[in-house]
Amino acid sequence: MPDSLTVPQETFAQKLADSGLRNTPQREVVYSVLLQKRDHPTADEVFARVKAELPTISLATVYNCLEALVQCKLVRAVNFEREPTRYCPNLRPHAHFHDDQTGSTHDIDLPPDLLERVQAILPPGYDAASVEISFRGSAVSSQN
Amino acid sequence: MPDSLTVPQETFAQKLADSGLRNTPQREVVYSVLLQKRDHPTADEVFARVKAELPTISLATVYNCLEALVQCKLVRAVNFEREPTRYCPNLRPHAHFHDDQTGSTHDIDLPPDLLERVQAILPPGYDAASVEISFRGSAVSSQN
DNA sequence: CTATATTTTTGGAATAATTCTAATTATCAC
DNA sequence: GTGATAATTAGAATTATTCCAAAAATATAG
Repeated sequence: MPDSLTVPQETFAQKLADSGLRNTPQREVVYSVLLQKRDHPTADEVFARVKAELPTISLATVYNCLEALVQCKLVRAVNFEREPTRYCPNLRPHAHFHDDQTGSTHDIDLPPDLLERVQAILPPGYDAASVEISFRGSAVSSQN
Repeated sequence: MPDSLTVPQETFAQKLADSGLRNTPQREVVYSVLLQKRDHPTADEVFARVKAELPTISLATVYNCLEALVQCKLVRAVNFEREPTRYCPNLRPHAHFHDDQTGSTHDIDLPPDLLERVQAILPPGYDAASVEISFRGSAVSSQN
């Protein structure tokens, strides 16, 4: 049972069920790990963190859990060039910034109208299930 | 020597030189293959097509050439979830639409102002070297 | 021109992320 | 509870990409 769910506990199982998926201890722990440290971990990093709580979990299960969470839209999968897939539990509309220097990834909130504007460039007949806006560069910011 | 260069022949070698890279027959043929059929081929597909003209070229060289072309900004590398990198010689500002049904990728031209608007969401201190806007979904369009 | 340095190409081996497989275990519906 | 379905597991397999060391090509300096 994840501690500080963005989504109420009830809804966690529900969201899975809506996609025909079951709730399992492994899926809960994987999700809670994503919520605890929102640094866009890779599957391997998630694996390492989850093992602290479930020492016998396998990497294949971590991949399965992540895929399940992506499928039921509790988590987004993020890809950058030639890098392993990273996972993000932020449900608000946002873009991603990948810092080439540090390898870290930051969420950039999208103004409410911008996503619509971007969607609007699609010609008729194009039906987008998902949109991803991603930047690569370096963040000189004081933020980390 | 590519036939219908978007960029004048002179500039092809020049663009490479600007990045400290040499012009080679292999790089020319790889580039011409990208121009001839703009279907966002993978490195493997490029390899297959280039072999028609240069039967002894190696896959490693194709990767090298593609990387060189990306580096000197004649070509863009495009990534979709869990798929091999695809290559695109379209130099105009555009987004990518990946059709999940067919696996095909389409360029979507960006209105002149939109790229700026998207760039503008970055907080101070964030310096983006590149932006990528990508859609996944299905294209019911009459177009292919 | 020729010698030397640098870059590129090549084929094969190595790596890294992800998926597959088959057996076991857990969970759901009745 | 029983049978059907789904999830987990460990390890093998696959796939894209990178690395490596040697040979070839090209540029540069004299």
